[in-house]
Amino acid sequence: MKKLLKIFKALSDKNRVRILLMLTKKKLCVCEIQDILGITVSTVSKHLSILRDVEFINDEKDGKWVNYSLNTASKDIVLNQIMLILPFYLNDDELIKSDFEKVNTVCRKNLCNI
Amino acid sequence: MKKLLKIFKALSDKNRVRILLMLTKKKLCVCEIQDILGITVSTVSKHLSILRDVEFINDEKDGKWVNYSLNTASKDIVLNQIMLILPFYLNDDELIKSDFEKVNTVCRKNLCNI
DNA sequence: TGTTAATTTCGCTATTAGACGAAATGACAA
DNA sequence: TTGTCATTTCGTCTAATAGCGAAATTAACA
Repeated sequence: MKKLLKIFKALSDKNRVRILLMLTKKKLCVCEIQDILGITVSTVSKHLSILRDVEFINDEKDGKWVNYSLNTASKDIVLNQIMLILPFYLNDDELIKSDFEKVNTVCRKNLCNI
Repeated sequence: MKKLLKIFKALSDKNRVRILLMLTKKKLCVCEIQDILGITVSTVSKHLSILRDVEFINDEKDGKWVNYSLNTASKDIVLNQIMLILPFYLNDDELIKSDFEKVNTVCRKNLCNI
């Protein structure tokens, strides 16, 4: 029950749902997600830790970046069903479509002054 | 998106999940649900209005009582999938099993001094 | 019509959650 | 090793939410 409630709480925030949908397109680092959501890095990091806590996403070190990706190996039935339904449900959402466009053009190299 | 977030918010409270599971067994009035949850009637009523708002449940007048039941006619894919998954997921939860026993023995006639 | 009983709404309090900026951490590069 | 940059953690503020009791509402019935 506790786990289930954590899953639903994780899903009950707009920015966290947006992050999950973005990650269906490709792996992203914190600063890329921040650029798309338009909120501070610390807040993004908090959201990511909540999503990671319920095993919706995985993190993976890549130099000084941390890449986040969907956890596609979960055995949790709720997690899996929801990740099947979400894209279907939000296909036509204007905000999500706009996020998808940004995901395609977001460039870590421009964001971070390398 | 707004609707989806409302659905997940509705599901992110323990007592509301308990109510949904109880209603898989039979229709219940507010005072019966109150007796099982052990919280005040006004709080139960609030939870029910939240569940009704996202169309998880229906209300139906029956004399001076209001019977609440699951809405099995929803076309919302998230709602339907979740109601399929919930019982499966919480089958073995001790609290839910205890609620189920109480649902079987709860008696409106004893609760309300008729 | 007036009373009683079930339910809902209202006002309040305590806790939780999201947001921010600043400070701390960790990893690469000079 | 020292500096830089991405990320995380911490402290604080504000908004939202679950809980309660009391008042309002609604429906049956005397």
